[in-house]
Amino acid sequence: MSDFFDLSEPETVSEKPQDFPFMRDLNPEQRQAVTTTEGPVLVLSGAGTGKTRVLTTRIAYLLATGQASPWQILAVTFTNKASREMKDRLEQMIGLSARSVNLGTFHAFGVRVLSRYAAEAGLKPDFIVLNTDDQERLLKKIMQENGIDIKQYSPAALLSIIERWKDRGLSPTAITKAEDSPFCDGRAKGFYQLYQDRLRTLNAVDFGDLLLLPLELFRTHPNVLSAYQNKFRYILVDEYQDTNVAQYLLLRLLAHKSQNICCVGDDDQSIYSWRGAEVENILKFQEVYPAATIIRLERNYRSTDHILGAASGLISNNAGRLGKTLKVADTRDGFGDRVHIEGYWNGSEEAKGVIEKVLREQRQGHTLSQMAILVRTSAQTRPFEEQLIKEGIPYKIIGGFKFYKREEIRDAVAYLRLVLNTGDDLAFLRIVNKPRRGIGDGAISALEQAAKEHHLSLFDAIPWAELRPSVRKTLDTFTGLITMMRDKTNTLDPEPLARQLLEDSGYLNMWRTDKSVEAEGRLENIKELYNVLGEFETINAFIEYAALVTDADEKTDGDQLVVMTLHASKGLEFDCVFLAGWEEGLFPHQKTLDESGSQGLEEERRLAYVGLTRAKEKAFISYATNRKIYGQWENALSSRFIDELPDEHVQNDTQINLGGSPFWNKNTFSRYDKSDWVTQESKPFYQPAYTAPKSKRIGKRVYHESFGYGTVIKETPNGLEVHFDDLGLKKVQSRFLAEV
DNA sequence: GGGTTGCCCGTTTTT
DNA sequence: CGGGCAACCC
Repeated sequence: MSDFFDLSEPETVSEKPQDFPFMRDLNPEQRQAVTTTEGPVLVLSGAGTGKTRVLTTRIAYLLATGQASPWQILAVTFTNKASREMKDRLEQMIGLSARSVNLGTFHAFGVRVLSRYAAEAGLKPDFIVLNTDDQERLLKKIMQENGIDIKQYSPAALLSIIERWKDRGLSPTAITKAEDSPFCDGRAKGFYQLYQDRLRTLNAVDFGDLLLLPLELFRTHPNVLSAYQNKFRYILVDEYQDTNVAQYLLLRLLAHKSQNICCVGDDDQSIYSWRGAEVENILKFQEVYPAATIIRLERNYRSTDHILGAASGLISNNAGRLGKTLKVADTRDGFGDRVHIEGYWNGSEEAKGVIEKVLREQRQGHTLSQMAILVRTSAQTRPFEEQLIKEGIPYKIIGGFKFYKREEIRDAVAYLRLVLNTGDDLAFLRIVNKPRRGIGDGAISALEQAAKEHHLSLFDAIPWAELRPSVRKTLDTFTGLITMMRDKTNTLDPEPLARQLLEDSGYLNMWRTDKSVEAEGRLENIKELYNVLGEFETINAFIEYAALVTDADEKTDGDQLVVMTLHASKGLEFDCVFLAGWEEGLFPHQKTLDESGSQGLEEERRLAYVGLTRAKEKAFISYATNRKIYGQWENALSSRFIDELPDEHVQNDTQINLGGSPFWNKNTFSRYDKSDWVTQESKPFYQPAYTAPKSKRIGKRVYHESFGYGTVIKETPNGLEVHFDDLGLKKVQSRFLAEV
């Protein structure tokens, strides 16, 4: 593709970096960030200042100048999406050799290290990665075995304590008194140890282990560390403000020899402290790497003057920033709309109003995929989804109900996991009695006993266990099927294998005969899973993927409007952004304020900043004074963040009297002292008449891949009821239908 | 061992 | 309000 790889003499190019073809479009600061290849570099990169471009160009530059071969470069990101994007962009620039660059998420890197040095890390190479569900289940069991009342102390709480320890690179033995937690009368540390022991017995790791175990491996095996130090001559880190202590330590070890580490980040976009991220990492970079070059990228290429002004004004309310001033690259002063603000009576009015605006923008030429609705909590997506269904607008909810967290998907994955590895006790327990095979607690404890005695997994312990003849018989059939499928893994592709496995095990029939409303949707989801499986060559590859994907990684297809959380929106950009639910208590979220006080407030404010800076042309902020929470009407004041936006960059579009003074530029009646709040009766003081817009879908002809042609009869929040020509009435999710 | 009932709690954000 | 789950019954 490009010929600069063929240059065998590095110095021919490195002497004249300006000639490097991708450098032309960069501004001087970006150029400096690309060409300062030696020594530690911190790039403070504000929103929309082209950091991905800098990272990819820097990699291309390192390769083009012959300073490194692709495999000598390590580039880490936080999300699969970010790494995919970087990989794509890099491939566009330099062609296929992009694939040899070690580019991926921190966690994927951890998986690779642990697979390569499994024995040294105390694992077998086919270890499994646990999901949150498995983790909580394990902890619950440990707690109950130790006589803890899990109503009093929740496994989820213990899990988060353990995760925070792991985030800080602490193994159970490393926890000092100062680090200890009072949870469960101080027994948390002991449970952590038990939990780790269980994981090792199961040959399993959790997310935290993917960082913690490599860290320990590097510390205890200097030869391994040194191999990696020699291998990775250049390290690049995206979203450095989101790194936790474990990641910081890993990077420090890896970069120790070469010192060629380039971290890109923005302290104003640090929104993951609750997950263990330490903004400190970015703040103390220079302390840790005294030779560091610090480069600031402040020219924003994304947003209009008004949007940037509003965002900058907002974030200036935070103390302790590294202080960047974003400047618009587009110097047309005052170009574009001010940030729009509109208040509504309640959540569904808000959804209706926002979607009206979406449609207006669409008529003015913006495609749905160039717009996004951003919310603070995933529960807020509901009213929007209902409205979108009513209006017949194609949409995609990211982070709503999570595909890989659904029961049927987890079951199907557990079946595959067991076929792949009969030692996977968690998978075994999940599906051994699904569908019902008459395997109950009695049989399970017999298996557990035999497993303990013979040091086998539950599955492999079946022949040794004392079982009733009927149970023995069903289990023999079950093991027969799993073993047979295992033998087929080499000859059969994942998709047909899964089809046969789920069919022959009776799993599909379980849902087919289930008469609940969701059953059909579940079967649809399994079909969707087949589609995903079709893209993998081995089950192993799929399982690894399924363990590490998140909903933020989901792709949209076609022209869809996305609805997602503010957290999930980081790194993305849209022409028009709709920021909903800007109310005290919801945003900033009360829980954050209660738990983390002013620190928490600042993080919420950064989240607002992230949201605003996603917008290229227009931003619409909205709030609802009444909202139904847990089936109860609650009222709220507009968010203090609205007040913090500079007057000259906002415009209030509120059309109704929300009970404050009728004339207000912003929300002049908002108050923050909770003691001041007027407690109202738990219902809205005004509820507008409900007028459903006539659906655009009813009566439409549609096509479904398996059911054929049909006509839409009815719409429900869960999907559509369609009368199929051949099969009659069925409930299906709209995403499986095509309009004809 | 399987099914039903009734209670409790949740909604912060995710690799 | 609704899902998950423990306790209770067949």
